Amino acid sequence: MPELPEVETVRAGLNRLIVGKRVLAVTSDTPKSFPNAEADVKQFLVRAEIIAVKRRAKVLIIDLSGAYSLIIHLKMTGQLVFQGKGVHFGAGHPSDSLINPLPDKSTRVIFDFTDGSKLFFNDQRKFGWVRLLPTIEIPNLDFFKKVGPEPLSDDFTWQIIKERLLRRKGTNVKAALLDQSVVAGVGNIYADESLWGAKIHPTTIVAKLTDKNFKDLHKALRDVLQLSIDKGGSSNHTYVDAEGKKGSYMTFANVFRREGQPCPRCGTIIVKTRVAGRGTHLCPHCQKLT
DNA sequence: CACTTGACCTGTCCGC
DNA sequence: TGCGGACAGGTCAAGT
Repeated sequence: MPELPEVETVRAGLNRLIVGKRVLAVTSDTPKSFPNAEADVKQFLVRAEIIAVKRRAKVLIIDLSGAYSLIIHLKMTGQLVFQGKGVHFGAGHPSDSLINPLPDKSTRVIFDFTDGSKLFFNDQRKFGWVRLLPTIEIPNLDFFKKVGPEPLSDDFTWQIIKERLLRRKGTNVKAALLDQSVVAGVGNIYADESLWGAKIHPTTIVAKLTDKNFKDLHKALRDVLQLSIDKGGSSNHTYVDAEGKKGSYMTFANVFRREGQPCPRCGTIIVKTRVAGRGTHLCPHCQKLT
């Protein structure tokens, strides 16, 4: 599921909903989704206060009092759903809200707060995880040492996306975009959407891209990520935000999961292929292989 | 070394 | 209706 816009939407929601709360108890399916030893959870997580909720790439970082942090990766089907006062289950928009009561069979971790509210980590496919570690150790994790720049940061220029992509100059541009060490946070949806926006065929070898391609891709990627954040992310079936609500970006998608439909730009029928081992959507007229 | 493929899991959908 | 296989928004380890 979650790529940069979805994780950012969850982050913003949690930052609003759980900062200042104190952890009362934690139950989990340890070690699968939460591999820390029970003793460490008891010592460094129980009784800790939530200080801030941050994001780097597709990873959530929840800083706790006591110089520890929770690191959470939602992978394909992870959810973080808060329930407590001020957030009414299914309220307002029944069709946009989580229908099943929590916990359900996908619930892997439950955080109980001292005010009676709860945070559920659900993950159907069990690829995601929660880890507790000293805040100071986060930058030393292999993932954070090698992860690329944030594409929405002010200093992310077209020259930077060019330089980063050229680290994978022998491969196709879609595989390079999906590589988290090249650029942070891009996944299958926004790779396809941004390549369509920049009129670049996904199998184009990076070394063959022109400066115009890099400029167009830089703009298309930032535009599509920002639009999706504004729409609360993309929801297929498993993604929901911290209040259990779905995002609406898929309504605005131009090619992703729109095979058989006309390209919004030229009317040519969108096709689905396989690139870099992933389902890939493109307009065969707008995105010519050069 | 650079790049590609398989594995991790569960659930759903599609063809026979 | 049942069954097998492909596929699903991500990332590693292992393979070529």
